[in-house]
Amino acid sequence: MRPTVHDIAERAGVSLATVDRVLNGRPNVRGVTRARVEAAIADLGYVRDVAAANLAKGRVYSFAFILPAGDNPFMRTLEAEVRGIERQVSADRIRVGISVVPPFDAGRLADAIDAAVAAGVSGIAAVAVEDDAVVAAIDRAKAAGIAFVTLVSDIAQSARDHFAGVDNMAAGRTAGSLMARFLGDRPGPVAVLAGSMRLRDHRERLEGFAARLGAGRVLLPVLEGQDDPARAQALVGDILKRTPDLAGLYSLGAGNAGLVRALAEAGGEALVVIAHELTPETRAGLSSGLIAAVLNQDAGHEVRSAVRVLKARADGVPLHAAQERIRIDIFVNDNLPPEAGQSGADVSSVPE
Amino acid sequence: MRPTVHDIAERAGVSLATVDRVLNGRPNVRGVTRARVEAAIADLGYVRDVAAANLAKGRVYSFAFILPAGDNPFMRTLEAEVRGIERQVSADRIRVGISVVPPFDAGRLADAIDAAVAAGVSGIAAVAVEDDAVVAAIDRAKAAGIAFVTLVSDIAQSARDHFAGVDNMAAGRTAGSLMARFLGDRPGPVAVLAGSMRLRDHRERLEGFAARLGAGRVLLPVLEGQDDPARAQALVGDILKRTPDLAGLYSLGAGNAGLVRALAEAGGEALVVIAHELTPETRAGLSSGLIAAVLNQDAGHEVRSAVRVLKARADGVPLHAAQERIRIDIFVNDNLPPEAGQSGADVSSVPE
DNA sequence: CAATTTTTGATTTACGTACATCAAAAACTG
DNA sequence: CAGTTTTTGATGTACGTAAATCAAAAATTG
Repeated sequence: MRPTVHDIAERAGVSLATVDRVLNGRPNVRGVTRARVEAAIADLGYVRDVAAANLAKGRVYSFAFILPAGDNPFMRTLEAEVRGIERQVSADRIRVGISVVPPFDAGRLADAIDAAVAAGVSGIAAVAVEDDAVVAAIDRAKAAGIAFVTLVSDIAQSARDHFAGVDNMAAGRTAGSLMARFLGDRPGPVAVLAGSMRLRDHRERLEGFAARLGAGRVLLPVLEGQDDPARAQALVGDILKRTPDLAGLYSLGAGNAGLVRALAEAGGEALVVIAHELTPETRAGLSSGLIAAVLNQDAGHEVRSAVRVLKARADGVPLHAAQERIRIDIFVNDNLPPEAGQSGADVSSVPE
Repeated sequence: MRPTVHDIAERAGVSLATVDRVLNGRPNVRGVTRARVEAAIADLGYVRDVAAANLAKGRVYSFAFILPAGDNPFMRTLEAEVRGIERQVSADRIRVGISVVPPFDAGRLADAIDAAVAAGVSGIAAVAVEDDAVVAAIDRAKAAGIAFVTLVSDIAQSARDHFAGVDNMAAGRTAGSLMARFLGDRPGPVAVLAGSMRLRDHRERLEGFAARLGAGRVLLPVLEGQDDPARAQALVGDILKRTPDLAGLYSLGAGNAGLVRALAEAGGEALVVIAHELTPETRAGLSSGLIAAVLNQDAGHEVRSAVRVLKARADGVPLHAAQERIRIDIFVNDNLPPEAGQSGADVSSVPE
């Protein structure tokens, strides 16, 4: 069926050894011969059998995922997805390691990247923090021939191969136009709860949101909750008290456990709330009607996409860009995916 | 690293040949011996190296996709995705064939299934038509040990292994609650444009929609456009003329090219329109503001999921149910994925 | 217990590729 | 043209599994 190295050798009129030299870029092949072999490869449409090659090489892909510590539920979901994917891809000779570093600590992140490089991994995926030290570490990794994917949060000016995450400006715009549609003609100002305006993701979401909210709508000064549930609860409780005619609230960061508690206490019915990331807390908010919509980036997709891209880079194989695009999911109470069971419980085994 | 058949043989104190007999269910192994080998397998946590096994077997998976003909854009997208996935999985020794049968023709569909079985494929994915002949054909395929996945449209009472598609009742509910939120207090009745009430998918979507629309809202009698753009255009144009106070319109089937034309002609601003499936037509409707939201099932996900499930079944390997769930996507003008280029143009090649 | 059947072991080949070794041939030196 | 270097061929082993063969050992039968 598919052509093999033997077919190439025959077609090019050379030995197997020479084909091997050409295929694997080994020295001591004349230009003419190399051209003949390459022509045969092109003619026959040969593609290397990666499975057989890996078997022969005894190759084991080793990928490092570097994630921030802390109680941000989304990050913990991400970590769970990374752990979950490990068994799934072990069949493909892929090993996935995780290192957890303090959040927003560029120095420690850069160190973790360097450590992974030193450990000899063939690919790294990391939740990036915008910082020169991190950019330098990424560039060092790339210079060492290691594939690099930024996860969730990007640094476009670095040498990373790929970004596995969403367009946060578009996410903000989506939230803004949904908010505008949900509010309709209803009067009243809109509040925004963010983690910190020093985070690029949060700034971008806010910018997109404001652009789509509509000129006639008053946008209150941004509340910064540091992604901390307790602070978020205090801030939201306070603004609800002080702004009786508040029409909408956009929570573009984390700490939504506090948001939901504050909403439940206030018992405001008419308030339109839009939040980010589908977590147990926001899911509960959707179910109880306290939250109108949740924008989400699928952590599982991001992790799987990162692994696919890292593997493709390591194999030197092209990848389907379209499949690797991470979508901005909109969830309302009626299109919620079923709650994920405990890891391992969601495997259906085969009867026969 | 990972244990091999040699390790099992050593651990169980038997020869390689006996391990092979146990692993592949060959005869002539005493119960005691078989138990010893199985204990060793369990102890060591051995899992067969599928890549190596397939290499040795020279196995080629052959899957058949059976799709309806016609100009339904979603089905054509589905076909394009199937063709697109072919190269992608050829590296995994998977070959994917497509047969196109007349739409809604149960007899021809059943014949196509039987033909695929006769051709010796190891798995079949088909857009099912609810019919006893089809159920019987699926059951024959399963009896022949062939994996079967229903695609987009399910027949739950058949012996199929899996359904790769969305929960249409939930999709209808989602459309209903979005419609209710978008309309707010605005008065006026809501119309529904369906393909045919004989289709289960369409009935389910309507049922879910009506359930979430709210008691105070008048739902006009369903318009049946037979998924035909010309008919849809006529029906929508007519109802817009006859119902000046129409507040909302839910298009739950195909033929949306006609819907968009009728909307553009009428130029109604306030009308809230929700449609299904992201096609060039509905995308244009979103961009121009004629359509407020589009519910979508990702054809690419469905095809890839079907292939994964078929392969897992053929390998006798468990699969991650959570990953195979097809989501109900909500698209508004701001979270539209970039338009897919021509097939083949969306591959980014690797520099090195 | 001899004859027969079943079970087990030992060994080999194959899949498609990677990689190493050694000899032979060809191409360059001076 | 002898000597040197480069290029090429021939061959073997390995990866982890499948599958086949034949002999040896064990169990079962009458």
